[in-house]
Amino acid sequence: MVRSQCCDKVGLKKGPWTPEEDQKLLAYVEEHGHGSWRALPAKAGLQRCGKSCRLRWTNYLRPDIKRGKFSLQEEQTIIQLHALLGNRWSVIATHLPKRTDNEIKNYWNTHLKKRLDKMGIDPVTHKPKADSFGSGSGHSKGAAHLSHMAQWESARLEAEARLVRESKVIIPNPHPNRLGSTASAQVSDKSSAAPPARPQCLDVLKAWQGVVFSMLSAGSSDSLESPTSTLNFSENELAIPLIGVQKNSATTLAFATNNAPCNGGTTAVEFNSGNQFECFEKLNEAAQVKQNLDSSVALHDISPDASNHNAWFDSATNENAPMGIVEGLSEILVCTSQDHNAFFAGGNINDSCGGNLEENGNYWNSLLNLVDASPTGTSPVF
DNA sequence: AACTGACCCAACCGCAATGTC
DNA sequence: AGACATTGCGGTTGGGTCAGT
Repeated sequence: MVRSQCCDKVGLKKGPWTPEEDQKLLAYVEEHGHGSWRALPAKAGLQRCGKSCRLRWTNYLRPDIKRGKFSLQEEQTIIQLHALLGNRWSVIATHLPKRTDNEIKNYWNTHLKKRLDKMGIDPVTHKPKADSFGSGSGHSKGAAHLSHMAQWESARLEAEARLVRESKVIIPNPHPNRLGSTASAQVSDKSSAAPPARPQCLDVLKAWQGVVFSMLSAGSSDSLESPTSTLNFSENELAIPLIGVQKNSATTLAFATNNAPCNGGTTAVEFNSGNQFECFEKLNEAAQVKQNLDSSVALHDISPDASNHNAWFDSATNENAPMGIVEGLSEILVCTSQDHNAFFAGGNINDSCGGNLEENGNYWNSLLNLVDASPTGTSPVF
């Protein structure tokens, strides 16, 4: 394929945008929408390539962009999502309203990455640099469970991000005029429009931390809540839960049996107890999360058979659901690997299961507390 | 005041994915 | 089905700014 030469044409300007150029682009997009970015520069009277215009609009001129310092909450969100998603900035950006992927990426590279690095945490793996966790002969079952959880959350967050990007999500909007800007409303491009209401996916992060806290408080596996979003799989009331879910979970992701606003031939994924749905045209997309889970679990657990495309999976939280990830997590937390892991710096390091419970329980909290304690980069640990 | 190096971030580059004909 | 166009995305760069000497 021959690469587009749009930005290589002689006479096209590169480099920083002038206020005049910004004004031209802004005025044009507000009046006409951008339509084809390739054709836009000529129509708008700009000596720029379409790609440059798109970038400028997306990262700077869009009316729904928030600029300035990142809040503590935003920092936490970035760190947590990065731990789950890696460098998938566009996905992360969908969970940070009004922030662009470029801005988040820059902030990560210039601030957060260095901060974690100084703390002795590998900003790529979010593990301590000298970590032996999950490596060598000591690879524990608990580590595998944790890895599965991360993969599951990663897949789920990506699905939600896609949902946001594609504006497929059906969200009861309590603030129909929230966007306010007619300019943004006129923009036809999905990537340019103001994002819909913030997905509630971050509940999973809260839940993750919350359950850790509650577990530490309760000290009993009987009182476990889901550490992650819940996922129930039941078909025609014949529930074969893939992942056990305890009551009071904060976020649910389920394959619903009914009342989901999807057409036949699609598979609905319900988020947050029915507040949001995404319709997967491809079953394998809906099943993607499954594929990130333990291979020992059969795929048919979540796949409606061909004769029953609308066989939704029950979204109801099941108090009696068997243990799955919850079990895995509790196992990790209650009796995890024997590896001493300095990463869980907030915990009391000892060889007992209880000690490791506390260590693991402080996974996020330790990390975030350290970061929180040093918004200007001066952490107690360095 | 001048120089230097670190830092920051807007913008660019190029690959991949997706759309269109 | 395949070629081409367009868009999305993540990595990288380069120039402006600031702090330290």
